[in-house]
Amino acid sequence: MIELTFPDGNKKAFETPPTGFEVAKSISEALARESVAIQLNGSTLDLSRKIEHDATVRIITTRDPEALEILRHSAAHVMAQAVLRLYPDARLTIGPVVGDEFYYDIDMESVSETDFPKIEAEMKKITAEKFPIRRREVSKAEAMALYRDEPYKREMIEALPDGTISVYEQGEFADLCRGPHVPHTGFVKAFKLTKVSGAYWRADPNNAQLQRIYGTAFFSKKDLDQYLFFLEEAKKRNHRKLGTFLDLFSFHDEAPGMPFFHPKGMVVWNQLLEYWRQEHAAAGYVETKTPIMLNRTLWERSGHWENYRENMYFSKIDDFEYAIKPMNCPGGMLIYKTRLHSYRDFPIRAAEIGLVHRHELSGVLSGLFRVRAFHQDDAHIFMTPDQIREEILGVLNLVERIYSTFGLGFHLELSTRPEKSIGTDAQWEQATEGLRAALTDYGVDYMVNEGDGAFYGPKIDAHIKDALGRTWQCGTIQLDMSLPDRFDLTYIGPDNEKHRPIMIHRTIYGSIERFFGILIEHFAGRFPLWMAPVQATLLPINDVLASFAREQQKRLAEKGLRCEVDDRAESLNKKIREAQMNQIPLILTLGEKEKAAGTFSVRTLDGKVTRGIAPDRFFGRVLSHIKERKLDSISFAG
RNA sequence: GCCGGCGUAGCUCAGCUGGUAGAGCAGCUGAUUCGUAAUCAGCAGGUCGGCGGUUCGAGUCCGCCCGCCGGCUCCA
Repeated sequence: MIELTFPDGNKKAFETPPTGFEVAKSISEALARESVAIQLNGSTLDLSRKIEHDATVRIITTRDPEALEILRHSAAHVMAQAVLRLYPDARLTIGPVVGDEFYYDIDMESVSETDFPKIEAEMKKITAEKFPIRRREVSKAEAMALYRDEPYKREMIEALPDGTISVYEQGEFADLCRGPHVPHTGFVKAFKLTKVSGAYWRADPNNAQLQRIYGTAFFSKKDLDQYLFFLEEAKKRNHRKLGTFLDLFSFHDEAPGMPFFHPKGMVVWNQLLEYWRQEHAAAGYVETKTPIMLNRTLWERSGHWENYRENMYFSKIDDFEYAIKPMNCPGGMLIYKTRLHSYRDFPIRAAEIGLVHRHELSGVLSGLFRVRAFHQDDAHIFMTPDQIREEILGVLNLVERIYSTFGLGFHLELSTRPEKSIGTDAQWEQATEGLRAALTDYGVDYMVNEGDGAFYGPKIDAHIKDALGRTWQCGTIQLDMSLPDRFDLTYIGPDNEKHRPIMIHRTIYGSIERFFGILIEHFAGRFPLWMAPVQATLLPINDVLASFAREQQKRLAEKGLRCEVDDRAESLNKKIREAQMNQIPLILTLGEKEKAAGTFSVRTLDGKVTRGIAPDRFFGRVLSHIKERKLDSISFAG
């Protein structure tokens, strides 16, 4: 007798050990049809597994989020099977699920996207066959025999303890795999191969270069189409395309990875910084500025020469070697040391919008997201050890405050001591606990990346999610237990003795360039009124009204609005269309009525038109919307 | 850096198996003077990313270089 407990607390008894499928079927036929796997005391297993003991079970159906991962893993097997049919010499390695997609790394001749239809067609055949996917547990020796000609699989099997090895079979195909999988290949019906790239075996460039074929799969065609549609929409938001279309910035071969900002881009840039300065002044920060080129000796002292040289740019002048700064901190150290500090001065919050250059590998450059020259909204906070908790909390609150102004969500990650690190256990303990305590005070869940901290201290990173679903590290708070020592920073404590200050580096935007890029995609180019490069465009209905339009432009400009007059000899409809496409938040048409009554007729980007707005009302709404940095589309109704 | 793809007018793109470039939009000129998402006509615009090679002839084929894009971390 086997007794199973369901999530709702109900129990059910079975005479003989049932399979997951039989359990589902005992509840309803419909459930059985939708079932994908079974969760048994917390671990996910194939539906075909026999349940031998009393347990808590949960049937995983196509509607459960974890079902997609199982499906995609099975899809990876289907793809591998198809590839082996088409390329018998291919050797399989690993095929995991990552996010919304799966991939399989295969040692084979290089393939391109033009080969996808062929592979997809073969996959279709396999899914149409509805091969049962069968799990078989094998001994290590059996597995090695089975994979006689598969060097990668053998390497993997070597690393596995005997008695834990399983193989999944579908038709003529068998793959070493932990599982679980969907019951048969027919579940994999809505799939698509998405991209292909090179990847190294075990991520080691000394190993063979493999073909990594990516794909995605869903339980229904509808879900797949929706996902593909999302990808298309995300593509339209691509900041590189929008940046060109909206005339915000450009890139040139003469300076790869180093953006050129155009006048309209600079408006957005300056708004970002103006807001940033306002918040930082209010939070008790002072601002500094240090040179971008500093003598080699400084970098030797800071440790960058030793640890970061391969990412730095250099120059030799008058027989002296200089480095272009990849970080702002060493310069900040010099400012700190220009005078003696008292504990009474602490915390010192010294910010710097610093331009740094880092020689990133050519292959990783990506629009504004990954550049070689960028501005950090850096700050160095100097304090006593007992101020750590409160200062970190202060930064976290500032992070939230600033991100929320843009309507951006984020999550936090704590990174702890890596293997290669400096400092004592006690120092790391104190520093990491300080960060933990601040995170606890802040009161949100956070991820912990054990061993992922910098060699000089633990850190908290803030990650923003962009329009493509990628997350980007923007804000970072790093405790530095190295530089204060290297630069022999001191302060005079209440005991009249010299002490070593605690120092943190922190950013909120991270890289202004990257943050700008994220915002372009986040807003799909439609910036909130306060950031918009052009806030209003004035469209006179005919040439006679052109001079009136210019008078009105002056009036708006006096109120601080960024506005243009479009008095080209084009139709009104065309000008409106262009203004809409250029995401200009206030489209003002000027006709005889406006001239006579002195009112405004406004079209906003949602396409709504409000006529006859009195000037007081117009300016009142617009100016407060800007001042409050509102995110929503401005409205003149009501 | 490595693998794959791509690079034609300011932008988006066409140009079959080699026969010395084409469209739409944008721009300029002229006409039109218009009430909420493209008025009409004309004109002008290109070292086909760069260098070299094959060929009678290269945007097209080959090699090298540059740049851009997608990947190169999450272990059957």
